Amino acid sequence: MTVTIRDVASRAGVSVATVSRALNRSGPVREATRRRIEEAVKALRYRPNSAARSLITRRTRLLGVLLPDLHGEFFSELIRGIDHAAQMGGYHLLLSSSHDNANDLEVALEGMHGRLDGLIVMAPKVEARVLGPLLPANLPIVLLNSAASGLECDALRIDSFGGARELVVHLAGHGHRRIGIINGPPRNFDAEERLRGYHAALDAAGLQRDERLEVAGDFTASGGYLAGQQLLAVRPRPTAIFATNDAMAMGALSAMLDAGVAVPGDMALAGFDDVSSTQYTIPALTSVRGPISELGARAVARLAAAVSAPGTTVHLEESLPVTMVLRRSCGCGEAGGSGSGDVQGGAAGRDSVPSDQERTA
Amino acid sequence: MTVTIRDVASRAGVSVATVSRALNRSGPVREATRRRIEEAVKALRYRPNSAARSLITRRTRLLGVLLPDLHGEFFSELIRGIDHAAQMGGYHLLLSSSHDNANDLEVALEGMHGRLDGLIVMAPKVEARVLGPLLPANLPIVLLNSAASGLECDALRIDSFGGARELVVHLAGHGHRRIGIINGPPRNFDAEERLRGYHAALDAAGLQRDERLEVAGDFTASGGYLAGQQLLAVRPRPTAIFATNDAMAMGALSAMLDAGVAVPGDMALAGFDDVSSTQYTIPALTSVRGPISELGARAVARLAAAVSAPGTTVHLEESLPVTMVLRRSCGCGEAGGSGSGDVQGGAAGRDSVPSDQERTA
DNA sequence: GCCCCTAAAGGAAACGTTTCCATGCCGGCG
DNA sequence: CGCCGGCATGGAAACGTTTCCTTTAGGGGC
Repeated sequence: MTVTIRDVASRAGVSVATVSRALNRSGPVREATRRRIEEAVKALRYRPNSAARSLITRRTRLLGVLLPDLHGEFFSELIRGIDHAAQMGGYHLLLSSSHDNANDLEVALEGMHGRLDGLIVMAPKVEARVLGPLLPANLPIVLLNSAASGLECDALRIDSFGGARELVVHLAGHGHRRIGIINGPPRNFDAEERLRGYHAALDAAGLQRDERLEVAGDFTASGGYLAGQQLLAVRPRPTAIFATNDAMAMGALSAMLDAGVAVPGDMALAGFDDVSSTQYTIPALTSVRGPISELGARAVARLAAAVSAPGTTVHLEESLPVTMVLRRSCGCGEAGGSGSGDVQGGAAGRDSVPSDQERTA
Repeated sequence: MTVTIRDVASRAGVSVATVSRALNRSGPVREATRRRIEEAVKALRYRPNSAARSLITRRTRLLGVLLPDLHGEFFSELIRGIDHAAQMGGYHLLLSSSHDNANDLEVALEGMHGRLDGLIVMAPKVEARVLGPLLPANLPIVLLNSAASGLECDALRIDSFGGARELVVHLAGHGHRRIGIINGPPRNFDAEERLRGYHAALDAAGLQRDERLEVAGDFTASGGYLAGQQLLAVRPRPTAIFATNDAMAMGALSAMLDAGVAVPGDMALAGFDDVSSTQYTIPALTSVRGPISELGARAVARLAAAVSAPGTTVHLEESLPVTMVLRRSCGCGEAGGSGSGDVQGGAAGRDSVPSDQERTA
C-alpha cells in the first residue's frame, strides 16, 4: 500500500542505495540514472518516510517553540516571524504555548524530548537558575526575552531597557518632573528591564525617584485601570505616566477619562509594544515598537546555523533596537481635526500611517 | 551514548520485548518485573526514541495546524484552544501559518506529508472544490471556518451567518431602516456568511436591499476607513453600519469622527469578532463574540477520536453559537459618565466586564 | 599491455522500536 | 499421571531509510 524507496528502486532498475544518493545528492549518480529515478518517484508518488529518515539520521527538521501565555498581537507577530524563517530553512515548528511557570515548561520539554533539532524558548517569568536545569543538553537553544545569564545558549531580546529609558527621557523632555510608572508583573524579565530603563532615565534627567510613583500592574487592561486610579490619588499628582505595556496604558486611559483627567492636557501617557489598537484610542497612544517578527526570524536563523555546523558553539546575547512611536497621548503630534488617532485619509496599514513620528533608539 | 530500550532491558535483566510491554502496558508483565524495569528507566534516564516508535507504529502523535495569515487576537485565542486540548490528549502541534491561497497550502501540506496523525485546516479563502484535491487522503481532517460542501472531512465553524443576522436584526430593532454593510474580502467564506446573514436579517425585518449600502472591505482598519467614507457619501445616508469585523469597524469609526458624524447619535455602528480592543474605542463597540478557543478544542477532540477509532468516519458539520455583545456604539448601554467604554471600577477581564450586555444567538 | 585509480552502483548493516510467535512454567482437571 | 490452557517472558522479524564497504567497469599512464 505505502510506496517505499524499494519500489522506486526496482521500478528504476537500480538499488535503493542509488535512489537514496540521487534523492539526497549525497553521492555520484549518472545523469541518465537520476532521470529514471525521478520519473519513478513521480509515477509512484513516492514520499520518503520521515520517521525512518530521522531514525537513522538523528535529524528531525523540527524546531520546538515554547511560549508563555501571551497577549494576542505580540504572539501572532512573533509566530509569523518564526514560521516564515522556518519555512525558508525547511524546518517545521512544534508549538506549545501557555507555559508561564517552570513546571509547565518542564512537562512540555519532556514531551518534546528527542523530537527536535532546535528549541526556541520564551519564558520571561522564569529565572535563569531555574530555567537552566530544565533545558535539554546537546540541543541548540535560543532564549527570547528571558533571563539567560550564564546559560549555555543564545539569548535574543527586544531592547526593553533602552526603549523604556528613551521613552521616559522623552517625557522628561516635555518638561515633566513627576513621572509615574505602571509596572508589569513581579519577577517578569521584560517588566524588570523596563523598570530599570525608567530608573536610568530619571537618573539621566536628574529627577528624584519616588516610590509612590511606582505602582504594580500585571500587563492587563484592568490592572492598568486600577494602577491608573492609584497614581491619580498620589499628591502631588504625577503629570505623566509610563505604562509598561499598551494594555495597561489603555486601562489607565480609561481611569483618567473616568476621573475627568484630560490626556494629554492634564496628564501625559505612554505605553509599550505598539500594539495595533494604540492607533484607535483617543488620544492615540504613544508607544515603543520592537521588531517582533524579526526577533523570531533571527532565532530561527541562529538555530539553523547551529544545526548545520554543530560544535561551533558561540553563545551570544543580543538586544534588538526598538523604535519610539510618538502620538498624541504624550503631548506630541498635531492636534488634528477630529481626535480620531492617526488613521487619516485611509492610510494603508499600521506600518505606513503617515502621522506617526518614529525615532529609533 | 544514547540509551536505548536494550540498555534498559539488560539492566533490568529482561528482554526488550518485556520492557516494551511494561512501558506501553500492552501486555502482561509481573508486578515485580515492572518495578525493576521502571527503576532501570529512571536510573538510565531512558527516553523512548520517537522516530523509531513512529516508524513501526505509523503514529506520530503530531497534529498539523494550517492557518491563514490571521489578524492578531483571533489567532492567539484559537491556538490557545487547540494547544490546550492537544496537550490533554498527548498530542503535539505542527504549526504553519500564512497560507491564504491554494498554492501556499499545497506546499505546506506537502512538507508535512506523512508526519501527521491528523490535520486542522483553516482556509476561508479557498473554495471547497479547490481545497478538496489538496488534502491528504487517509488522514483525519477538520476544517475550520471554511467551505466544506461535499468534502470528506469534518467542518467546524463559528456561526457567522447567525451572528450577523442577529446583529442586523438588533439594529433594525433600534428603528434603523437603512443599514449599510462593510463586506470582508471577496471569496472569503466568513465574509460571505456574514453578508448572507445581513441579507437574511433585512428580509426578516421587511427592509429593502440597496446595493449602494453594500461596500467592499478587506478586514483591515484602513479598508474600513475607506468603506466608511464611501457609505457616508451615499444619499440618503444610512443610519446604521454593520462592519463585518472589528478592525473595519474601528476604521469606519475613525471615518465617522473625521467627518463629524456622531456615533451612535448620527450613526449606529457594530462590528464582529469582539476583539478585546472593542472595549477601548469611544464609544465602545457593539460586536459578536464566537467561542474561538472552544472551536480549536473541539477540532482537536474530533481528530483524537478519529485517530483512536479509525474507520468510524462520520463526517459532520457544526456551527458553534455566538453571542452578541451590546455596547454603546449601536445605541445600547447606559450613556455612562465618561464615555470610556465599559471598563468601569477595574473590572477583572474582558470576560467579566459588567456593563456588557450579552445575548446568545 | 598491464596496473591503478576513479566514477558509478550494489549489498547489507544499522538506527530503536513494536509485535508476532514460540517457549517454559504452573495449576487444575480428567 | 498426562494434558491443556493461560500467564509471563524471550527471540527475532519488521518498519524504511542512510551509509559504509564492496564490486564493477572503464580510462589513462607507464
